[in-house]
Amino acid sequence: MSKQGITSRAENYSDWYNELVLRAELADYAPVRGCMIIRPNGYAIWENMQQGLDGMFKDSGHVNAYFPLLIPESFLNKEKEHVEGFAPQCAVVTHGGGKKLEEPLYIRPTSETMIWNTYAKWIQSHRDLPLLINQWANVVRWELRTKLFLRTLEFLWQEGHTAHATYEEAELESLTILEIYRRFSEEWMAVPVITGLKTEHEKFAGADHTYCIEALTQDLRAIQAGTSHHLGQNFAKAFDVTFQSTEGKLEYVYATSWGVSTRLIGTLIMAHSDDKGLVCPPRLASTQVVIIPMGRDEETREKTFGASDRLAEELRGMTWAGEKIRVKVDKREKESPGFKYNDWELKGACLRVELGPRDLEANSCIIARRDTGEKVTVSLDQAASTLVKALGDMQTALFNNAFALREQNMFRADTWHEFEKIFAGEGGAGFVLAHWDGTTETELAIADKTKATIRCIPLKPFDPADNESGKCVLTGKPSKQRVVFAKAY
RNA sequence: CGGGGCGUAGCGCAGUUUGGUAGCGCACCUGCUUUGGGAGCAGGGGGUCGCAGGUUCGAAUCCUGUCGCCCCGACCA
Repeated sequence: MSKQGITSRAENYSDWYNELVLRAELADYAPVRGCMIIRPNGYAIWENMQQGLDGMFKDSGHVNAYFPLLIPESFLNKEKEHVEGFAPQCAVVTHGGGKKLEEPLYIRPTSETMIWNTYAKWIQSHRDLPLLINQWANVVRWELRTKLFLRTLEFLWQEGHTAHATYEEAELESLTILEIYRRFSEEWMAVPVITGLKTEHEKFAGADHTYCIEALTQDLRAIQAGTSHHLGQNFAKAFDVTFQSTEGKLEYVYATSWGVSTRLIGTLIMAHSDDKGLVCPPRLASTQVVIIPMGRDEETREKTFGASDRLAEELRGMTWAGEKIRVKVDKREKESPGFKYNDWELKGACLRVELGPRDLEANSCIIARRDTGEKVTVSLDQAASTLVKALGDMQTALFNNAFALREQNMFRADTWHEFEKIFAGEGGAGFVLAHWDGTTETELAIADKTKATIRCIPLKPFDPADNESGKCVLTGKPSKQRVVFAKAY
């Protein structure tokens, strides 16, 4: 389970990452010129993520829509901080129909500008508010260096864009979404996250403030898994989005935007996977149960195949976590059982059922769990119910293990000596809670000395004492509360 | 844009120092035997050695140029 198996071969964190990615590639993903080919099994995981998130968005009143990929340069130029943040990393279309365009078109790095230009026309009255829209789309950001899953030139994501009558309502919205992201990470991905506020330096370009969820990978680095921004009236003013209030006054709307991307797949892999390949929490796995029938001759195969199909049908008629169970019977005849075991372990099937003539004679089968490798023999009558229970057990176990790893790697540092010592090594070192004087200058100085950055100012203290004031770990100046430091991906 | 490395079969690589018939593993095709943790044996197909010049009787190998990719920084998170 832990990174130990993998690091037994890997000399440093980069090797560890590459080992994991190599296995992911073999199974489902391939890097191509800074972008990513997602094969069907890998895409199924993304679809399951979409389904989970979409359900939560809709439960809280959001709807889906779609806006164009190409953004006129003039749109982008309307918000100063935003254009400064994003323009340098945009791909730009300069020609169309064989001619040079009068105005270049930017491939969206995010859709704020396109959407707010549209919202300006849609919003007239307080009755048009709140406007709660989400978009599933691809975006392009021309990063100088890419890393599969974590920073690809093109990635898939969802971006929500909402408009509200008041600051407080927008604030509530951004926190509602943050809570959805937290729940999704913990309940679906089995990845515990810290919720918090980004520092001024780390916040989104053009936002009033940014909330985030931060996860920990098995090599003890932090990974920003999702962000929710309160945009204040910045975009409303830039795009002239006003509404007439109940008092008849013309006012600017308050806005939020929020998103998670295919980076979640990377987070998932780095949180759970092992030497054998993908370990996927059951709620997101494309194959929850794989049945492997065995038999050396036609007659035996007929029997084991038949029993496998019956078990599969029984499972397909059952539900777990509110969904039909995703089950496959691997009937490939040229592959040996051993090959199939390894193949499905690589692909992240949660549970494996071995069904051969010996089992059939005893009216039983063997169930193996992907995360622990544990095998149990159960009677065929009880197989389905045992499997369903095992899905729940595995989902819980993955979360508990990830949670335990984070607890073991959550430290408090009160002196610069302690702080520096924790981050002295090459790789990740977990989360460190320390006091900070609140200035960007100190934040950058710490990053420069240790490579550790402020991941967030946590919304909830891990310990009541964390909210007590103290002295900045570097400068000794006063600090209101501890913030979370880590080396990040 | 700096610093390092690599381009040889679908994939992963050896061969380059010291020039002399293009190799290995995996994958693929055929046949037989196999199937409870990545099957075995036998036979077979597949390469303008990134590209362009040059040196030489002869270049994957030496020289010059060029293109591309990867890793480490800077950007971004």
